[in-house]
Amino acid sequence: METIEQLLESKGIRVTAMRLLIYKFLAEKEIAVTLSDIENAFGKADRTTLYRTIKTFEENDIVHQIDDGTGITKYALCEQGCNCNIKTDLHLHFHCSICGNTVCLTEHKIPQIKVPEGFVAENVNLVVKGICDKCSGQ
Amino acid sequence: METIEQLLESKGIRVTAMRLLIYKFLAEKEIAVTLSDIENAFGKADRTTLYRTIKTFEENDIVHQIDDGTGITKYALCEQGCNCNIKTDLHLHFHCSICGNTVCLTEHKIPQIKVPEGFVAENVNLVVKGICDKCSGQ
DNA sequence: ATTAGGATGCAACAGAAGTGCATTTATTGT
DNA sequence: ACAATAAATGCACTTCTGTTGCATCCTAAT
Ligand SMILES: [Mn+2]
Ligand SMILES: [Mn+2]
Ligand SMILES: [Zn+2]
Ligand SMILES: [Zn+2]
Repeated sequence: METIEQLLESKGIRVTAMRLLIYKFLAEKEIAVTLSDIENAFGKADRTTLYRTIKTFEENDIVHQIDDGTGITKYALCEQGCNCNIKTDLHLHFHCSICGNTVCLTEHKIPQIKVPEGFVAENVNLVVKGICDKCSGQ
Repeated sequence: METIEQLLESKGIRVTAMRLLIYKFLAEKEIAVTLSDIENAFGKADRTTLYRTIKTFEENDIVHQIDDGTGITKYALCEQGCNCNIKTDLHLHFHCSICGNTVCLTEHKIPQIKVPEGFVAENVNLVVKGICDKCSGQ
């Protein structure tokens, strides 16, 4: 089992207290979080630091950004061994209209999408909206 | 052929000069537009009016909102007879990373997406990013 | 220990989205 | 035609997210 320190070092990122805390916060959450969520969890830390930490994580494929249609960017930890590769790592996301939570459905890869002649597909964002398992009473 | 006036009236919306102009503007564009785009096209009109006009159109299935991942909401006219129905009217959108344009691919309906047990799918947002036909040199 | 580069904190800004209220315009009833 | 009513528009202002510049602090390498 790789420690967080080892993960950060393997990506060439310095290990800092703030980064460890934010990583752990993300790891505990089962849902995608906004910058505000992190901000609320770390009241004494500066917004900018949290923002740049997330950006650093994102650039190094530690977290991926999720655009669930709420207009607010969310983030979630990548899976072990994820390289954010389009072919292998792209999965769908589910946004619940009741609780507002957005979750990664990492087991559900995005199907092949056909685009018209002349168009070149490089990336796909697929978000399903509806009612999540917790809110559907099941 | 239904006139714009007839369309608006059939939806129970009052026909105003502003609404006709905005509708025509949307009809001329082949791409999804932002509120700023409309604002720039109608310099003398107030932002709020444009905003509320688009919202009115949206509530009455005259335009649909598009979240292409740029963080800025875009809008496009619905097809003739569109009721924004999930089964029949949901289509995919393409966002070009070169020209920044987003287009409706109304012929490309969204495939059936499987979600885990307990989840209820009500809506799907599918955006393909890449290079559009005009920018791919084809 | 010194030094250089990265990390953090503070301030400020831009843009999008949204709301409240006053005013204008259109519709309806008399 | 006129008054009453309701909707549409315009103006001001606010909130929230995302972003950048710069100063300071910390850490790691030499
Ligand atoms: Mn995910
Ligand atoms: Mn569309
Ligand atoms: Zn839910
Ligand atoms: Zn293009």
